[in-house]
Amino acid sequence: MTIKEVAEKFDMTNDTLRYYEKVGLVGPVKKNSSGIRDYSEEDLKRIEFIKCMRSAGISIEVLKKYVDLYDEGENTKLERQQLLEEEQKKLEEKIKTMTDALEKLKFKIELYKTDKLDEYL
Amino acid sequence: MTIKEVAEKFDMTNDTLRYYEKVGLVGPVKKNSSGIRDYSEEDLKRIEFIKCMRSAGISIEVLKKYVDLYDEGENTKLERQQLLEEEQKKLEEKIKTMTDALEKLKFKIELYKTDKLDEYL
DNA sequence: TTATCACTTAGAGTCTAGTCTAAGTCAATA
DNA sequence: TATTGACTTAGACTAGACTCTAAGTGATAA
Repeated sequence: MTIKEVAEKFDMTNDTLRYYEKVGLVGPVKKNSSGIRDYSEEDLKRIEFIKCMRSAGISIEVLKKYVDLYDEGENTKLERQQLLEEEQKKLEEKIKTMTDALEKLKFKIELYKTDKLDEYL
Repeated sequence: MTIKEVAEKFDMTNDTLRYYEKVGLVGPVKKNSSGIRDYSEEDLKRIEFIKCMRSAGISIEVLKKYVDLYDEGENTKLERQQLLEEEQKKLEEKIKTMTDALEKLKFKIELYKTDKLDEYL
C-alpha cells in the first residue's frame, strides 16, 4: 500500500505518516526498487493503533516508548502492560475532567436558553 | 487578591495569569498605586470559567471570542449561546473519541493480563 | 523526448499555549 | 541604609506535533 493510500485510509497526511516513521513510531516501512514506500499489513495495524491512541491525546513520546518496548521483545511484556495501565488511568481522569466541563457548559447554555443569564461571562 | 494568591487558588502560574490578561481573556485587572495587580471577584469568576473550559481543551481563540462577545453586551447573547453550543458539540465528540480509545486500551490491557497477546504491538 | 506527476530527502517553518529572562520598581526588613 | 523579595514589563524562548519547502528521482503520458 502506498503512502497516499494509507493517508487516505486513515485520514491523515503523507507528512504525518513520514513524521511517525522518522520518530520511530511506525516502520521502517519497506521501500520498492525505486525507493517508494510500500506499507505492510503490520504497518497498517500499528498506524491504526497509534492513530487511535493519538486521538485520545496520548503523546508521541509515550507511544514511542511503548513501540520501543514492543520491539525489544517478550521480556518487556510486564513493563508494557504497566505503561498501558498508567495511560488508562490518565485517560480516565482526562475524560472525567472533560465530562465535568461539559456539564458546566451545558448548565451555562441552559441559562442562555431560559434567559436567566445575570452573571459574569 | 494578588496574582500569587490567584495562582495558588487555581493552581496555575503567575505567567499564565498574565498571559491570559495579555491576550484579553481576563481583565484588564485593576492595579494598586504601586502597579500591583488586585484581582476582583469578577476576575476570579472569569478565571475559574476559563480554567474549566481550557481543561476541556477549548482553545484560547474560542474563549477569547466568547469573552469579546460578552464584553460587547446584551445584543450578542444569541451568538454567544451558539458559540457555546458549538463547543458543546465538539466536546461531546471528543469525549466519545476518547471513550472509544479507552475501550480499546482496556481491551489491550486485558490481552496482556490473560497472556493472550499474540498480535502486533 | 520532454513534460508531468507522485514520490523521495533533509531540514526549516508554523501554531498553540505557555514559560522564561532581563531589567527595573517598590515595600519591608536587617 | 542596604538588601531582600515580590512584583512589574517587553519580549525572547520552548515543547509538542506537525507542516511545508527545496531539490531531486523515476515512471508514465503527450
